[in-house]
Amino acid sequence: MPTSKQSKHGRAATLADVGRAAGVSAMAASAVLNSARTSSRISAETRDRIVKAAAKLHYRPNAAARALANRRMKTLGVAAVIGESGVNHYFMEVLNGVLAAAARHEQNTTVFTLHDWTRDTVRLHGFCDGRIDGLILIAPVLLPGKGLLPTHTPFVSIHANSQLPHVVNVESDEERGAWEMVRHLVAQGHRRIMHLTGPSGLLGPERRIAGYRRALASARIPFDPQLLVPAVYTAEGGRDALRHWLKKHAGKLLPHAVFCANDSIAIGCMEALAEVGLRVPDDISVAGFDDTLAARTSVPQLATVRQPLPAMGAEAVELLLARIAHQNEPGSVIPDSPVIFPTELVVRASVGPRPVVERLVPLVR
Amino acid sequence: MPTSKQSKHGRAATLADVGRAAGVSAMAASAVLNSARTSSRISAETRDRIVKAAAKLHYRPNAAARALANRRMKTLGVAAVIGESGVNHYFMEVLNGVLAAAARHEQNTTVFTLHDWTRDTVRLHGFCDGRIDGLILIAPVLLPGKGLLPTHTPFVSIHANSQLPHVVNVESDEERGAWEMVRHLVAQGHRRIMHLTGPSGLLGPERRIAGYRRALASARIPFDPQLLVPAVYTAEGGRDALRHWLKKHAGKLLPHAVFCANDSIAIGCMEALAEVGLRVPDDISVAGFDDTLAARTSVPQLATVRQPLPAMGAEAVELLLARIAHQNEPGSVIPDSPVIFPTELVVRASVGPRPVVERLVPLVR
DNA sequence: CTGAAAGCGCTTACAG
DNA sequence: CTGAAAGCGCTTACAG
Repeated sequence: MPTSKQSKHGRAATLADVGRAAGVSAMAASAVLNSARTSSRISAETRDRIVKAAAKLHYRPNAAARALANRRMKTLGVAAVIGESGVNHYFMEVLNGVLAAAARHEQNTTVFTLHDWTRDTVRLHGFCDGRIDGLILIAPVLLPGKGLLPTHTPFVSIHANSQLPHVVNVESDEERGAWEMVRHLVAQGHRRIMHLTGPSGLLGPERRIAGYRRALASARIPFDPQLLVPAVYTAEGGRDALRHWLKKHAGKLLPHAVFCANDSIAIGCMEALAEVGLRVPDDISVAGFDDTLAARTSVPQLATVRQPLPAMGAEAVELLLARIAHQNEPGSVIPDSPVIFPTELVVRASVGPRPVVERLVPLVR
Repeated sequence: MPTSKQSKHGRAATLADVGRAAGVSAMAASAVLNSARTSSRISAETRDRIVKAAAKLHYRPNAAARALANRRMKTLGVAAVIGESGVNHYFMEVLNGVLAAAARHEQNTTVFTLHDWTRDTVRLHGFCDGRIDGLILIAPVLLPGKGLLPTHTPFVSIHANSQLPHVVNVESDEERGAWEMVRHLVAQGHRRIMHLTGPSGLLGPERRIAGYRRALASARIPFDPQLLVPAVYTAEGGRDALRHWLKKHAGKLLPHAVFCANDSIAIGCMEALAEVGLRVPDDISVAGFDDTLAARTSVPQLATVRQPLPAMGAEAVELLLARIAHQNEPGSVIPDSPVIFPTELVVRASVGPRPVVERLVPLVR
């Protein structure tokens, strides 16, 4: 009887099946099983029959059918670029917060991965096809332009690298965070402070540079363009940028400290320093930005500027759900000014006092 | 005219709208826009009209409606436990592979997070409601029992901690990986080798213990139960377990090396050693398992046993898609024997030669 | 308190 | 080569 077995197990039970088994309509079954508010309409005895029938048939509501009828998927999308070369700590911390908050609201989360924001912008439209109710953009790099983002779908961004119309952005006070860290470095006696920045032209890196320069200025340390070095936002990026700089400046005075635009860059920076025998923080201090897991597990542990990444992810979920709900109540207005989280200076062992004797950049081939 | 604007922008265009605009039926529009094989039925001229109309109306197929008609969501689910306390490196590496492979097959990925496998087992059923076509279980801890997993939905597991009926498991040769690492430690002269194991009773930890014991046996090193210490699979777990052990064995002989059941435990172990002033690898060698980012970014870098986690995630996607396709061809058989990846010994600085002089466990309060 | 009808937007046979 | 019909499984008004 493989065929009969097939027909028995081949299809999940529907509301109609449950209704039939309980001797009521599919609609009554729907009211009892899937709808919270109308369930009081059904008599207790009927309810009971329906619930028992559903249990016996292992009834599961079909999400697609429900979404089609409701125009609501109970699913949030997250779009982000994740590099091929392994894990992106920043993304994972944010995602953690998103997943937890979505779960609290009984929302599912679908992750869309992009290779490149500018190249894959069209793919964003493909995501907004009814399978998600709204979309969270993580650190988007989108050039302003009309028709960029689909209408019909609410958006929230985290760390947007440009102003996005009709999109609320969740960000942190990066300028102040950078300022506090550089002020801390100055307080440790450092004066020749390098800044390994992120890719130029993006909002985030610019804000960190602004904080860096403000702190230098208030300490009356002249800004030296030689000490502002751009790097890709990864450990490899930090390592390569610093290696290159050290090679180019061999024999010159070593900076007292390096303030890196994120933790990954700082990790790579420490690798490059270790390669040429420089000790952190004895010979040179290093600081990061983000306070990801990498900062806590590196040796020495990395002084950094904490952004509450999981909390920011969670906030994005809250904002997105508010906007989704708002779609159904036209006329009301919903604010779209950015939500700004405070940063926090995290002092750890990778920053020490300025060395008594000036170091030189080692000569290595 | 806010109302008219509302009705104009308030709803996305449907196939019927496109058909109307192009002067054809919705079905013709469907054939041209959404169906690959029947599109040749339409004349080139009609095609063109339809495509243009769709572009003008910004037509996007509705995923829910399509899923309902097709019984296919083009979405894969991933279920995993992710602790509240930040990021789980193991999960993130696997997820990376899953996301990339799913994207290659134009599948979306929905992440379901559980707090606890045994407590949240019922929630798995809730996920299998037509919104995903199949589900990947990451490191599931499920007690055998009938009715555990929903029928109607194909499953693939990665690192399943128990035998799951009708579920293909993707695993690595953990016993051999552990054996190779301990053999390497022995080759470095170590004889008193501690093993910080994962939670007892699970398949993965048991296999690593088996490899550990086999390597000891072949080196004629007697097994010492005192050196087999269970730990939770996190950095905190490793730190706490080792702290406790060191306190209990103060003044006794220090082990020459610690083989940890995963990288996170090893990181925690190194923290606990650093706290009492023991240097890695000068005083004691430490090795991990997995080769996650933590192993590459720790200082000293962590010797470990690489499991190709992203590749394993990708393989799970391939297996799952095969099983989903297979659902529609009853009668054919699909194998469900596990897929076993090789492990690879990764030698790094955290393992050094056995110290010349025996160390004692420091006395600290 | 309960049911019959219509519809969400798509696709898959079936007719022409 | 093209269209009218029926159906996927659910929900939301509308009748009784």
